[in-house]
Amino acid sequence: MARAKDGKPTINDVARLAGVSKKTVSRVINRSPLLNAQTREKVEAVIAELGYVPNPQARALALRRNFLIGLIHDNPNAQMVLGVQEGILSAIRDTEFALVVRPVNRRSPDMLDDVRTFLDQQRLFGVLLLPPISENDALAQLCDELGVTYVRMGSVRLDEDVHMVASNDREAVAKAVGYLIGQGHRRIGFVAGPEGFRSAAERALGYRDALDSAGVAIDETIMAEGNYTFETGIAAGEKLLAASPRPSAIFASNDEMAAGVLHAARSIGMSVPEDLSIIGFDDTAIAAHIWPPLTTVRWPIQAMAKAAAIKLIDPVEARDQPSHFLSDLIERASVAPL
Amino acid sequence: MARAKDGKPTINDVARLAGVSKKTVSRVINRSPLLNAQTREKVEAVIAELGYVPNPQARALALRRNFLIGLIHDNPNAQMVLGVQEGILSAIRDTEFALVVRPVNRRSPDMLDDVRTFLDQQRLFGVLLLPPISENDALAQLCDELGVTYVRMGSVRLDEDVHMVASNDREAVAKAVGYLIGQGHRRIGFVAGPEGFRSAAERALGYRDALDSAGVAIDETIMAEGNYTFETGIAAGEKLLAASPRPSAIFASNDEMAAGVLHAARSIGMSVPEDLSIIGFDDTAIAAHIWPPLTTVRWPIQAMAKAAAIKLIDPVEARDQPSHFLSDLIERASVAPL
DNA sequence: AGCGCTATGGTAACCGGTGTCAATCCCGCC
DNA sequence: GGCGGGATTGACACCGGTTACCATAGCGCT
Repeated sequence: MARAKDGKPTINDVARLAGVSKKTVSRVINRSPLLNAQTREKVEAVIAELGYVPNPQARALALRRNFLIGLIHDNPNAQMVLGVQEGILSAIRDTEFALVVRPVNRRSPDMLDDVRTFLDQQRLFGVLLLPPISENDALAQLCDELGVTYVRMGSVRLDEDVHMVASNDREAVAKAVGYLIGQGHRRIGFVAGPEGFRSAAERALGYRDALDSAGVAIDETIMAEGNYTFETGIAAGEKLLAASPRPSAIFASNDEMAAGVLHAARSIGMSVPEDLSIIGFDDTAIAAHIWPPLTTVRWPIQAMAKAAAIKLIDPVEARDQPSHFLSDLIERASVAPL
Repeated sequence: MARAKDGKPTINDVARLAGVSKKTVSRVINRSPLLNAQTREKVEAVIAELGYVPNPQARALALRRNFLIGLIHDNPNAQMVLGVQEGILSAIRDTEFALVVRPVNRRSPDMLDDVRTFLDQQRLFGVLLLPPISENDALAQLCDELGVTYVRMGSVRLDEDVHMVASNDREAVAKAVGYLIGQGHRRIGFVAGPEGFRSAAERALGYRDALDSAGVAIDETIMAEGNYTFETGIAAGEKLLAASPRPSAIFASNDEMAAGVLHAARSIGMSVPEDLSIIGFDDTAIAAHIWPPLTTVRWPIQAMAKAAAIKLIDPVEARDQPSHFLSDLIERASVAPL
């Protein structure tokens, strides 16, 4: 075997066996067009025989760029993070790119330093920022400063298109609440997401939009805030269901909280959807697996992540990638007409 | 600023400014002990001033090893995958390692080739294998062959300790079923995981162990198989609850299927836990968020992942890392005494 | 003073690729 | 037959680190 005894064959091994120079082998690898077909074939044969694969670190060094893209997130929703990972992977499959993940802690004061260290140390090709951390402008600025291209995913456009892949949460929520109104509901409670989350603010705007356009007045007694967890959903549900008159429907800003509302309703003896209609947001696993299955809003996470990854790695294809994605209302069994 | 106009400062910049050779700077970075303290301080000052960070690709090339560890998985459970990622991250935080993830498709015939390409192309330092794919011996062998160190996570020891971090599902299930027996249940149904999953087999063994040691006979009519999804859990639940006499308790091999059983019970008008006790496995988010909250078995995913990562990157610390982890029974509200 | 140590820092080669630029080959054309 | 020019190919430096090995200096010792 014509390979270094310790490991993989190198470009030199290939060159020697094929009777050409390193450079020519390099040309074959990089699909240079100015190559004699015969030479190419000969070299390719040797490559195949040896099972030669170029050393990515050496390539990265010489090219002064590597083939790693980072995913920086501090997202509590496992389903969503994994959906994003799958989306990115589908974009980089069959390329030489790989995906590096970096969960960070949003609440930590060192978060920015942490990211800076990570970026400095790894010299990534580019990074994807997931909400809620993607809403942090300082972070985007940091990437710029360090010369790392970035793409942010979010619930609303908050950067130039090249840096952004967004859903339109406001519109999606307006549609969902409009659906409740279409079912005859007028007294519709709202569970907001935590302050500081852009998605929370957008979803609240969508709620107001829908009520406004139906001519229904906002009533603060049937609005509550949670932090996207099941427990705070229960608390919010208890508050809203104690209001008088009681709402006939509740929109919760994510599925976990919707599940909490469902729980709260059940503990005071109400049936869903007979006594109360509920809509959630995100279409996470829990939505389909509770009883009754939850009507919810699904935003196309995987497609968005794929588009984001393409924007990052392929400037040509990038131009064809949309920056906006629409969400769908998934009708299940937690809503009944009034 | 004494840096290349296009980018980061290099070791040469540091050497020039500090008035020493590259080699000396390299010694400072690598904490070589044979260095004059003054020289060290001077160099460190320059490094700090310039914000110099060594180029990881160049280092990787020269050292003939890189600082990337891979996570290969095809796990349907988002919660678990993310828990593993967090665990790994806690092990590599403050090191120069980074985490590369690679979801694969277990069912694809090219799975092994896919992994081979990935490993060849990235030349990772080592990889972590998650169940169920970690149960694939061919995969472990492939890693060996390619000179990539690996650690497998699993539900039972199926490799040498250096390559393995395992929970003991058999024992954990025996404990859970024993708990049901302790509550007075004798007719206990079992929902198995899919054939081919080692975890499924182990959990089934645990079930039998518990019944055996309580002197309860196995009854195939109250055993069913699912493939770890909510839907198959429903089907299994329907089958078991149609048996006569009906079981008073059911152990499902994961939480999703337990949720399915719960669903099935409810659709025929049974209350949980009054009419039926249910125990699940994994303690995923769903377990706590359904009603009633599910009694389940929790295995320490993060701790296991952390130990696995340490085994991979630090041969010294590795020796102190356990290869076995115990699972806990998390008592919630889905079990009532008979 | 001469010797042999150890401590320290420099030089050059090398890791495995890529860019630059010049050399060579082959052809048609005058 | 000689020449211009495009198509191929190779020599060599370089990417930013590391190791191997050598040179020099400081020191205690005989």
